[in-house]
Amino acid sequence: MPPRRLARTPRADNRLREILDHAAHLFREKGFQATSVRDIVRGVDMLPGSLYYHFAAKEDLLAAVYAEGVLRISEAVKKALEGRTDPWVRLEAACVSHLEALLRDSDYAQVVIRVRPMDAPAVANTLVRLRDEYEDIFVQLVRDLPLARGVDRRTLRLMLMGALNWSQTWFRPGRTHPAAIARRR
Amino acid sequence: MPPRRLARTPRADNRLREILDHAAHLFREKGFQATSVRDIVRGVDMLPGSLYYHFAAKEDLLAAVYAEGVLRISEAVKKALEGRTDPWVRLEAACVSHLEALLRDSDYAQVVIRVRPMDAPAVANTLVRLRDEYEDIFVQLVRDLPLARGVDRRTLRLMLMGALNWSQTWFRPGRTHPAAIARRR
DNA sequence: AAAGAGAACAAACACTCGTTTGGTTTTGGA
DNA sequence: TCCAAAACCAAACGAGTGTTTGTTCTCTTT
Repeated sequence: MPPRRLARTPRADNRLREILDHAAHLFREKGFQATSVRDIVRGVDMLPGSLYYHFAAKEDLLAAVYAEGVLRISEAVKKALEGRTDPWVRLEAACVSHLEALLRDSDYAQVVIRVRPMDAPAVANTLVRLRDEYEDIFVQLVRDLPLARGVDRRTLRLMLMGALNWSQTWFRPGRTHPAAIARRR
Repeated sequence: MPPRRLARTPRADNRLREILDHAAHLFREKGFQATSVRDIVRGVDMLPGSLYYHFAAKEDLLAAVYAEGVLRISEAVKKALEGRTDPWVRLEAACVSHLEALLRDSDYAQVVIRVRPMDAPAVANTLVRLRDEYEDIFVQLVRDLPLARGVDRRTLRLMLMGALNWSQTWFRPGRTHPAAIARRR
């Protein structure tokens, strides 16, 4: 979110996109707090102060990256769901898609999982809302599951997402992953 | 690890224990990077420089907390295993114990799960070694499981620990938890 | 009681952090 | 062509960072 609304269309040579891309890369690699403003602008050949033309604060830059991450991973999962009707097949497709976004495709998506909202107190509420928005997809998937009585669907969902998201801590490229989730439950 | 070996027994009024306790509390609450040396010493009414009598660097303090965390959670889990022989019962007991340490008992144990080794590059190898030492308990528990052919035990273990460890991100006191894991698998 | 080592103080060091301010260049629209 | 707005530069700000150094106090041991 830029400090102010523009009075006319943005210029074609602005480097906002580059900033977002590079920030996303660093945030997912080192985390939010460990990434300095100077780290970010160094990658796009810019001066530290210039970042504040695009964002009022470093935390607002994170919010922008976070929002785009939610957008990307949501679309990927929703696309994987198209045409499928069986509840279990749908859940599995979502998990595979989630994992692929998390481990391969997008720096943006990885930021959503890696960065804790409380790392940026000023925008923490925004980040939580964004994440909830994404997780609602899984809330619905689990709701549609035909389960035995007494199974807590909330806990099931949290455990499942934990199993998936934790992979970020140990995954290194060079192994198969979509297949690994297929045999679960 | 103190900067040097002592020539005789430590004094009874030294505040090393307080430093460790308070550091553990802050590390688990805000993370390693977000906790400053001044934050730590403020809680024990000490001056910043005094910390360097006990530790050569901030990262070494983390290593000490981390080591004690591994010790505590290892002992808790091993104690829960005593007397049990059935592989599935043993695994479940370990999970419950792990969760309790993670969600209730110990700031130290929570640091082990929360702090990423790469947050402290100088001692990253030490931290990884310590964590592996603990996770080896689960490696053995999963090895002893009677599983169908084709099940990747490594992946199973990682997913299971992910499901457990991720709870740290969403858990807030006031719910039942040991019961929640019991019906898994 | 005296000596010596443990433990902390007091005060600074060089550096990095996120951010602000005022000015300059470049571009798109009339 | 001209000018206002977009986009960035240049240079600093104050606060906070981990750490070092020399000194002082106090407990333990003999």
